[in-house]
Amino acid sequence: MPAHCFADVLSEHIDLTPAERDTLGRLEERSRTIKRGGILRRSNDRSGELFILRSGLMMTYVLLGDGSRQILRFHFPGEMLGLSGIVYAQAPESICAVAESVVCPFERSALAEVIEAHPRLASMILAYAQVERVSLTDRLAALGRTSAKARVGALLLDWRSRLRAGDGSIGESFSLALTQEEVGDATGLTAVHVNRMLRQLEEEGLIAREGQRVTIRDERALAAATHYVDRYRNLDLGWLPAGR
Amino acid sequence: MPAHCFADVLSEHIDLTPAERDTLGRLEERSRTIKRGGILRRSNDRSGELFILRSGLMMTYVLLGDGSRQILRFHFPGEMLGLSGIVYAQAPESICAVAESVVCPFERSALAEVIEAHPRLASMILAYAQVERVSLTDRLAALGRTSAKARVGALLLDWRSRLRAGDGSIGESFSLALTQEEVGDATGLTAVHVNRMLRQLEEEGLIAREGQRVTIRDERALAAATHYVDRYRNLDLGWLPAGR
DNA sequence: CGCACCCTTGAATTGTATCAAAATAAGTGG
DNA sequence: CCACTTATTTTGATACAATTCAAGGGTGCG
Repeated sequence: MPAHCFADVLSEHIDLTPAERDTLGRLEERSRTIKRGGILRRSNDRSGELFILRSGLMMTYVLLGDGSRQILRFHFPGEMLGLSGIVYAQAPESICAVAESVVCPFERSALAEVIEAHPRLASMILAYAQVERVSLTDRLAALGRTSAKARVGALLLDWRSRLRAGDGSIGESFSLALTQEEVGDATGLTAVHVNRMLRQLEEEGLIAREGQRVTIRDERALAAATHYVDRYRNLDLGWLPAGR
Repeated sequence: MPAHCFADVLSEHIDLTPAERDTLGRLEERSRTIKRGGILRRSNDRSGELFILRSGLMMTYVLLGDGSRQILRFHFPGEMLGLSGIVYAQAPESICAVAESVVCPFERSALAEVIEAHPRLASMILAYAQVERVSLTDRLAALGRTSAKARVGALLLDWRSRLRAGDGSIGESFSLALTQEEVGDATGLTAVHVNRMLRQLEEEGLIAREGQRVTIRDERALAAATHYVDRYRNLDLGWLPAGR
């Protein structure tokens, strides 16, 4: 019994037709569980498959020659993974599970069929890719032009926004299920420095911490200090073609 | 008389049908010239339009609160600009001309029509967006995890690859039509430090310079030092649906 | 209980930014 | 075409942010 995770995410923005919903459901017919730390795909693996993340938490990253790692993106349930691989025979990025996860693998050809049969879904997929792109460029700007403290703060705000997108009841407090090393690899810092920045944010009263739990104590100030913009809200999809 | 810049770029990878070519040509019916330094679109402007860059050189960037600038991408002729704006009412990024340029503006609705009428073109546009995405993540990794020298070196290699894509006759030597400040804003460095890095690369015999002209003198060593990967080659588009 | 893994803290080092100024090149108007 | 102004490149001295190295203390887990 396939779920409709991806369809559910898209439904938050447009009303899907039954045919569209059905087509998307077919991408989730198979499923696969990956344990915490498990690798779904290594860079340079054959990249024929794509995935829908049904549950858990995953991340995409690259390893550089000297062994250092740059985390490119964290993935939350309902996202499509591995889209960047569609243009290369070998995957440009690695994907692994940050927490135990379930993914639904499907072939590139299935994506082509969706695009062919449903122009509106094709447009939505393109649109979602743009949201991710803008989110990436925000991080690019953060790495290039903002301080360590701002980058860590922005990551916290981003996590809260994205957790909230999946669960509207999440308020100022949430669980940051990442090690400080992972935060460092995402923000371009060392784990040691991440620790100091978290402490500083705490001392300044912008956040509070207890174990994994983080509380945003002064959202206004934190947003100002980090230049954070929530890119998952206020989408403008009025131009989409009609659904079939 | 509309040109077919965008169609020409896509033609390097697949054989377009006459109908596809014609449809793409309609995106280039109007045109507009922008002088060096001219701004095509400011961030937070209404972002209803997209563009095909017919000639010249443009760049996309963001300005941060403190006035610093992060250049997100340089754009060469044949590229589609402003795609990231399709999901937001207000543009997330600014676009300006690095050299005098000609662009062809078109509406989002025209993009929707292309997607609706030609699934293969929709797939190609999505695929191209992925190439750009991977190129962005390469830079994200460079900013997060590589040295100043490596970032500057990678920018040089990237420029050469992209110039060569437009003009196969370009060899080891090319004109880098950027100020050192622009290089700095693209690589997350100060202009002063870019200068020192260029000088160092020169002293080490990896490159030579005279005025704007740069020559790659030891490509092997430069590629190794920068982890550069050319993402514009070896695309795998065998999965595309049939053309209409 | 013992072994990993993670967090925390300190001291020393290094890469890059900042500030300042001279030298060179590129525009611009007369 | 020259004189003037304005950008850009180059160089040096200094300051600082973040890394590196090192070690102690938690915490969960087999």
